[in-house]
Amino acid sequence: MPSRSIPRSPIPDPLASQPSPSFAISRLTVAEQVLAEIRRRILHGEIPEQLPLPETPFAESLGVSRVPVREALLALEHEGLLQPGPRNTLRVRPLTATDWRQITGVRLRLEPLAAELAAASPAPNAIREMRQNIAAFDAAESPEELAQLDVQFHALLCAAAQQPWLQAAWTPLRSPFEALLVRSFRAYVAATSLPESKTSTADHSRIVDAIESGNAPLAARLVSQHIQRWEEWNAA
Amino acid sequence: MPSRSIPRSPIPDPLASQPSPSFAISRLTVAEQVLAEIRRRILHGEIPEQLPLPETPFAESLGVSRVPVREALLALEHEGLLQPGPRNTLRVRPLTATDWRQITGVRLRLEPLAAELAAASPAPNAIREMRQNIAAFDAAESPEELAQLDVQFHALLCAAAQQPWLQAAWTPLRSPFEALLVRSFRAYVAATSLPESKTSTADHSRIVDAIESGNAPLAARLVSQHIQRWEEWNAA
DNA sequence: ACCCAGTATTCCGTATACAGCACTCAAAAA
DNA sequence: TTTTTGAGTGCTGTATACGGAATACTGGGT
Repeated sequence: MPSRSIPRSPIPDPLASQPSPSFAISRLTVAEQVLAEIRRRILHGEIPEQLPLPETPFAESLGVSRVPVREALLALEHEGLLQPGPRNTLRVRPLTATDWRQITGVRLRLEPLAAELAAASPAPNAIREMRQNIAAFDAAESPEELAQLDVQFHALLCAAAQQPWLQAAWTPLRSPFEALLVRSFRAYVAATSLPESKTSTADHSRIVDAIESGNAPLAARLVSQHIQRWEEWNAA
Repeated sequence: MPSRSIPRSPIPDPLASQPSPSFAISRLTVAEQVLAEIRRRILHGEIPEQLPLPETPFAESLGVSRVPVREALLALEHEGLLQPGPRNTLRVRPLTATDWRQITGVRLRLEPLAAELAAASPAPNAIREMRQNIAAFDAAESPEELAQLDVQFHALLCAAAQQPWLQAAWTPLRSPFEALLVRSFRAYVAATSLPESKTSTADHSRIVDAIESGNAPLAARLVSQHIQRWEEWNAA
């Protein structure tokens, strides 16, 4: 659900407990909040696959009407996290190792191109945002955070290329990729010590350096290698 | 709006005049019909760019409620045919030569990959459907038909690869590409004689032949050349 | 003439209402 | 026992209703 502008805040929240740091009023649509919540649950694996997701009970359990829920479910279907099931139902899309491989295959075509273009003429704040992302990744601890920031880095890379259609092509891969990445990080964090799960940081830094220096071929090559490295250890 | 299953037909249509060849009942949602109609208007250039598209008058003019219209407009935004405008409005997205170039750039990364994969293991009916498409293209006359069938060919190519995520990445380019292609075909058909505007047919046939024979590198190369050839004359 | 308050209008986001389909299950018919 | 039928239930698709926000309009003041 692409948020257009700022509607009113339709949630009373009589306490409004938080003093709202730096006065950042949320002004989020109910539909947007519902979308974020359901997406979070799916990404975190809290909803079993193949369970029908009827909008009526969902709306009741969330305390809102069916309309925003319907909108959110439709958006999640577009995102690739839900798929139509047998009897006119929506279900969580099962994601397997095959999906991982295919997503990687497409990313290997798109992201090196993004790196090239970004090196040629990066978007205004792209470099800074990517460095901030790397710092946040370094500070993150939970697998969910790590996955979210890792995906965000690659999204920033695509945004840096300043090519709306390249971004449009990459975007459908984003959420499913994040869902798979959450599982990877969980397995990795459980198996190894936390710092080791951050080898991405070095790769990411080198990529940003190459882009900043305008070395397009190097940037593309580094991105390609980075994606392939992940692919390898995920296969193991 | 991804059509899930078959709801009832909510349109009385008391006559049902057509004897419905081979008894193919339509059973399309109101929302789906609205979506198809608005999409057609946009692709045919019947809606001026930058004109706000409020759902309320739209619904009244179409004789349906706002709900299906809202759903359709949201879907069209996802498709890339609409974009958010100044005062919380949706407008037809202006598409320029720059968009054409960028879309081509992404297609050059995705479609050769699709050709490779299709040549390696094509989807069951893919070859037949592509040949049918070529025949239909040969028989088509209007620029709108030609554009629709040309885009469909490339969509079938991506589908033939049997890689959902490759298709997911390609899909966001589809409608904007078709919108641009309609203009191209109109200009081309106006400038030259109709048969000449069908040089694509030969290219398409060779691509299908290469896929059928399992020659992946050739298929990829042909697709790449085909896309670049179009790019060149469109630039002229 | 311009500016500005206050009102009217328009449209969106959300809730609620309603009809129709699809499935469930139990009782009736074979 | 197996099959059929009918009521009952749950969910969807669509329409309508309502409150709030933003814009457009109008009239009085300077």
